[in-house]
Amino acid sequence: MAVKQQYYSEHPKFHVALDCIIFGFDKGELKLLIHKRRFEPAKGLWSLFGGFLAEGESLENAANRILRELTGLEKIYMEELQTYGNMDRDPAGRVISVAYSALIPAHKYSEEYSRKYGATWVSLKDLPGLIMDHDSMVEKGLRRLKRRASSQPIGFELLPKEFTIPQLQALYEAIYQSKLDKRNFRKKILSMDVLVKLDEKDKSNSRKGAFLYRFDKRKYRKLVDAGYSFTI
Amino acid sequence: MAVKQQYYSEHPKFHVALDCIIFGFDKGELKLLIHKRRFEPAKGLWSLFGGFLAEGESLENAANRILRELTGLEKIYMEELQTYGNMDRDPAGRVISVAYSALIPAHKYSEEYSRKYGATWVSLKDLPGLIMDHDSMVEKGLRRLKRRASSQPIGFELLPKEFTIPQLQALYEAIYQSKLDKRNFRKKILSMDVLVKLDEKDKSNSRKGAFLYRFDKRKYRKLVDAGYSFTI
DNA sequence: TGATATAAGTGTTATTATTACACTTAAGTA
DNA sequence: TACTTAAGTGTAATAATAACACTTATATCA
Repeated sequence: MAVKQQYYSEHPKFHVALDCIIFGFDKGELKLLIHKRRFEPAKGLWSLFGGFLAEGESLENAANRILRELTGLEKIYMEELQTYGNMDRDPAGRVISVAYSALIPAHKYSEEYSRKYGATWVSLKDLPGLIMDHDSMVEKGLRRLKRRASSQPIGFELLPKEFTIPQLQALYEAIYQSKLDKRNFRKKILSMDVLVKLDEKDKSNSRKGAFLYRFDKRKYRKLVDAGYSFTI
Repeated sequence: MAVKQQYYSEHPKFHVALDCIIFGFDKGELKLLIHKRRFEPAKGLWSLFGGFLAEGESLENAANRILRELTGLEKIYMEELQTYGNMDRDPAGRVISVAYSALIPAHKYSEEYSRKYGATWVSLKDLPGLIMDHDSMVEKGLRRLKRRASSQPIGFELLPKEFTIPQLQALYEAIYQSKLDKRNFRKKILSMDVLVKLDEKDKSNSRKGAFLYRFDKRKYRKLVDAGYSFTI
């Protein structure tokens, strides 16, 4: 700290905040986890999960702490999206905010937690307006998600360990926001050879039932290491 | 400011810095513009162009100001890459640094400026070690550049207004770091129908000379707006 | 218990995109 | 005028994508 004073003390300092964009997938829909802001300004309005960077913590740690404090979610892999630093983005003063985002299986976030923390899944189709520049954060996060989904097998980690092909297809359709041909989808996804078919069926969606599959991480790793790039 | 005090004053503030990663393309090679750092700590060591965010300026503006002050470059479109906030990234104290990057035509940066500002183009192949985490910033910037190049016609804006197809191909080869078939390259690039052939030839690279082309921005915009996505 | 409704599952063909590959041409220099 | 060098050109084989409709399994209801 003494050294810091020596070199940099003439420069101004700023509040640094973190905002967490949590996308989830549930019942064939892409959703966003939001809550009503707990502090002024804009208290009570819909907001992403945000808070301030503290002394002695890295940006990643801060984002994870804030998410945990506000939602109870732990061990979520979030990725930095963008840093927002416009002068007027926060009416209460200059705040530089680093936005992080993650896509999680919505089934991981229980009703119980939702009640306890007041965090709510809202379908992207009927998203309310969010405070400050949170809308544009979400928009940017969604753009990246779509781009990602079309080149990485992003979906596998978002479903329960065992899932059906129609479920996986619904996930991709939700991300792309368009319909896919089920024969072509099945062909493509199976040709990657990273799914293991099980003997059981899931009958929650049809009388006939759909066979359950499991994602083979070892094979997946091998493919990726060999430079294979996925495209749906 | 009064309002700011009211709500946020209990939170700590941080130094916020900007670092500029400037890639350039010249003589068939990808290069990086760097200089020897002018202030402590690490004064005199190779570094990206960095400086501190000032009161009353946005991140973008600050990045542009810093680039201008240290290199003389103006009106460069830089894009935010990532924000670095590890505790120990700067030995002189806690600094949150937002990295911006750009790819520019190296011919835009004259010898004269280079002498005046002490900024030097260095081929990526023989890059010296850079201070702090600047190496990983460059690495990340390069990864993004490669990804970009394969899906957007990024190259057009990096060459002089008039350029030849072999020059354009050399640029893509430099970014991908691999050879491309000239017949296939030409076919693909011309099939996009965004280049206008001129009557003159450029004879700087061969006796025969290669026809000059110009990038048709109007057609390009139309294509992009119609949802076309480029792939080389 | 047989009819019905519903989602799962299955192949083939046409079209398009990608890759591989070798000779000719233009023009300056010796 | 022969030589050298990079620019320029076409085709065929292969692979990837897109379009398309019927059958199957099984729970539910008459």
